[in-house]
Amino acid sequence: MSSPGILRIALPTPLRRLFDYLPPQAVDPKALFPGVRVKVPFQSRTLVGILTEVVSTSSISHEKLKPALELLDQEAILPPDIYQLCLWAADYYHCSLGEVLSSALPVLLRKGKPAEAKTKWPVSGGSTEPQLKLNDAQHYAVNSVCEAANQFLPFLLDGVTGSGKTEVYLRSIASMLQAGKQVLVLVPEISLTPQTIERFRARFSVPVAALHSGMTELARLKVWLGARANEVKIVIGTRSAIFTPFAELGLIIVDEEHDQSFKQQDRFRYHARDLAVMRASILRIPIVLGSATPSLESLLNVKRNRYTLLTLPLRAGDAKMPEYALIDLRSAHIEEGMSDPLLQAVRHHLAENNQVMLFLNRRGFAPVYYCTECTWMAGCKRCDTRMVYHRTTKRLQCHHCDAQSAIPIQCTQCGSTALQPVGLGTQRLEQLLTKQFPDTPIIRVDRDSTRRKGSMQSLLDQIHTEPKAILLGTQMLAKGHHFPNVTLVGMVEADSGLFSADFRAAEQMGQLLMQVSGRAGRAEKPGTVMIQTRHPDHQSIQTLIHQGYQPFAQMLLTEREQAILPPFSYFAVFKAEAYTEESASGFLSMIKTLCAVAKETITVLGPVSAVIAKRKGLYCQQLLIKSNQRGVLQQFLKKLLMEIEKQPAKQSVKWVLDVDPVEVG
DNA sequence: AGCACGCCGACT
DNA sequence: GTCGGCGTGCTC
Repeated sequence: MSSPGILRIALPTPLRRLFDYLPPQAVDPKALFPGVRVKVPFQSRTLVGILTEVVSTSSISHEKLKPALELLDQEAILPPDIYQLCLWAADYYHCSLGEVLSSALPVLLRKGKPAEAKTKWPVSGGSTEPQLKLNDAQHYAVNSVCEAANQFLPFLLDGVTGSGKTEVYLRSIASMLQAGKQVLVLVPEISLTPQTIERFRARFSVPVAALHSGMTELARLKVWLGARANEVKIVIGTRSAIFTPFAELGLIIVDEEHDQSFKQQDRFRYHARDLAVMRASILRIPIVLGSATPSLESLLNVKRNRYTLLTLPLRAGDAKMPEYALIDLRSAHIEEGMSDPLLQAVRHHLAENNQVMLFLNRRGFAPVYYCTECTWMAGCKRCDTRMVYHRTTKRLQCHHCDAQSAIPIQCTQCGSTALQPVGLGTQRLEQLLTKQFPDTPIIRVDRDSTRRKGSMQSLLDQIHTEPKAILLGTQMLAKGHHFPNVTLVGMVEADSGLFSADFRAAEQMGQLLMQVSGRAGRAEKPGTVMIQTRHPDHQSIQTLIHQGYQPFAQMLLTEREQAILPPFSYFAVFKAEAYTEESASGFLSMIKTLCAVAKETITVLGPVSAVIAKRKGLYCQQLLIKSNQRGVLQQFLKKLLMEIEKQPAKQSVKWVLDVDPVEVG
């Protein structure tokens, strides 16, 4: 059954295997080499795949082989470093190579459009910003990065807000540009603002392009091609920008490296920060991971001498560290979630013509709608969640599916009309503040108030024009924005991170708290941070506010080490959903049984209900697979998946494997 | 994941 | 009588 030139093709399907095809008619066999896109018939549709190999024999009988329809490229669509990165990622995340390669391409190329587009790249400013003098720490950091040119060297740049982290990025980039190199900057989804791009454009007289989900597909394709052609010199993008091809990539920067939005949460569940390190290693170039609140993963890599730590202390004379105050919610008088001391402080800071910022990580009016007679609560019909009371839309909403309903006036259980919204969301806080401060502009920033296109920008404009105002919002407000007039930051509710099922909750709480604190008191105005808590003596909060993030993080690292939790061990989670709890957990139990052969090196926990036990009518269960060695886990999962796929398919169960999950109950 | 095939309820 | 619901089977 030997025949010359069978095409082994990676297709965008979750099936973890390659598919063999005969060459398309009337195509020179010499034009068929690995890396080109090929259009093929796949059951009843046509797909665009990538040729991985030309082989002489196939395990599929010759009659079953279909000829490919069309050759789409004259050269490999992906440069070798990205192809290699994709091979690694498909292996590490146990995702089909076709799906990985496909997600590395702009959507238009996935659809088979030709890889060409004429673009003129305008150069805007260039060296307009005054060149500030660097302090010693910044100097050292810039020099270290520049000296690492053309070698794989990962740096963790640890610097609080106002320590001049961005200036270190800019100088390092300048040096790379000088050497004829290109630079990739990854930022979290939420912080890629027009201001960020403008800052780079103003500084460099080279084409700078953004890459994010808000752009049209054609615009994204143009940037992708521009970078590949070495026309675009700097790309600033979110997660998926890690797959941008470059002709001369010299440096990767991952800003806010601790941010969870770098982890993709569906299909191909990669972590862009981790892929960035791998890409830098493949290309033998330096990489800078920057954060004021580094992830424990990165801090451990520093401890193990895998990353070089560059610390930027606060610059003397610049913004000072804020003053912290804890408000004990158990003893304070509270109205609608706001304690008297916090309200007084708000009043005081407004009187001084400053802005105040209040954080509450819960949108809507109230998280619970409750019957005071029989304790019934409005729940979502399809999810195991409470319906959230929304005052602006006068409806109940489920935040986990698209369900909405009118607000019932009568309890569905006992018929009573004594129904009440209970608990605090941003809308309720806004209502209280409007009552308390009728003459002060109150600007609410959350997903509901920024849903319309451009509404975020108009809210930000308003914040920058009103000298005194109350800014109120969810963590959307904490990330990526600079509000120089804010002198008081209030964390309305800090406790959710202290006692959570997720082992990363404390780390995230600390990162958010520090991020939020960084918003207070910039330049000449000193800042105050007030934290409302029912646990003012909790060690996490105490360490955080008295000693800062570093000791806090070291404390958490010690805890993780003792409990053998990541980053001291490695996790993967099987997530299953089905119409009954039994079929979801049954499927996972089957996997658990298969795991028994490796009980020396692999620990299995579960199956248990996911944090949201039921979503969109499906019961969600998960099974945690844990090992002390990354390689052991990876090899084991590979064998395990082969076993699972041998089992008769259970169509009623949808399942995924998440390697290095960011949310674990 | 899609998408077709296949066998049972409410409609012009 | 059909239109279409989604259960299950397959993709070179």
